[in-house]
Amino acid sequence: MTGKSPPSCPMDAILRLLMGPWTTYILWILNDRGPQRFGVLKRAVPGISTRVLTERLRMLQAAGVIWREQSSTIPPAVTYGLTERGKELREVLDALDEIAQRWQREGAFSDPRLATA
Amino acid sequence: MTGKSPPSCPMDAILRLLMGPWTTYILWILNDRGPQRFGVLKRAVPGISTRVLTERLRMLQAAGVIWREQSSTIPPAVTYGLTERGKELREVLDALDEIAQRWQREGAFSDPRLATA
DNA sequence: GAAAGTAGGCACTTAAAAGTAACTACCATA
DNA sequence: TATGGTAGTTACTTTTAAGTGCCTACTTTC
Repeated sequence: MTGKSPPSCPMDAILRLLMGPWTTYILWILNDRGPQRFGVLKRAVPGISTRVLTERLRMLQAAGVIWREQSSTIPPAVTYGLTERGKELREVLDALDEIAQRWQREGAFSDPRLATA
Repeated sequence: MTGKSPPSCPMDAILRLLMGPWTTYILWILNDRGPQRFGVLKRAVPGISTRVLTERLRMLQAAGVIWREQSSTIPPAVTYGLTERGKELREVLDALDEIAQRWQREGAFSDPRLATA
């Protein structure tokens, strides 16, 4: 389990979905730049591996947060984009980002105990 | 790093803070039941170890999201509660919870690919 | 005829996070 | 005199997730 709280609570499920590294950032990009192809997405998220990117996209797709469209041309082209559900999350993420920026200005994250290990 | 996105972005910092297992659940309880002592909190979060609970509380305190009050009696009594910053998060978490509950009803989390490993 | 480009899958390794258990201090009560 | 209760800390082990590199298929371009 990654987003522990008492299992089988919906909050737990949504946190498990969103909490992995990169996940919200991927959503952020899809929201910001519109639907993107796999390769473009990978280049937009510097440092992520194909393995993790694929895994994240699969989970988001399984939850209906993004769609996946595959053209069977060769070489293949796969495009991902936000569904209605994905757009709902946007508001929450926006609100969180706003708080984060304010807290940053207030120095909330400068305590050494919060260091990146 | 736990909440990856490009480092040094405030969103990354706030995600690193909130994303660990149990973290949002701890905030939830403090919000719901008011300030609580360490032991009570531990019993309210079934399954968490003292080690992790302490670690989470320290991080939240370092970010100014909760306060810590220690009476130097014996045995000691330490109480934790939400600060103003903590209460700000509440709105975001409420919004997220609302979405989570609706998605649950819609079956968003029932895909086998989202299984708890 | 060789190489490149796309969207991954698969196996192996590594590193970070969490679990577990034992130990501290000090007093009050039985 | 032994026991329990509080809020941790520390060391050791295990689990889980992520990193890395290699492999595929098929066509188009050089």
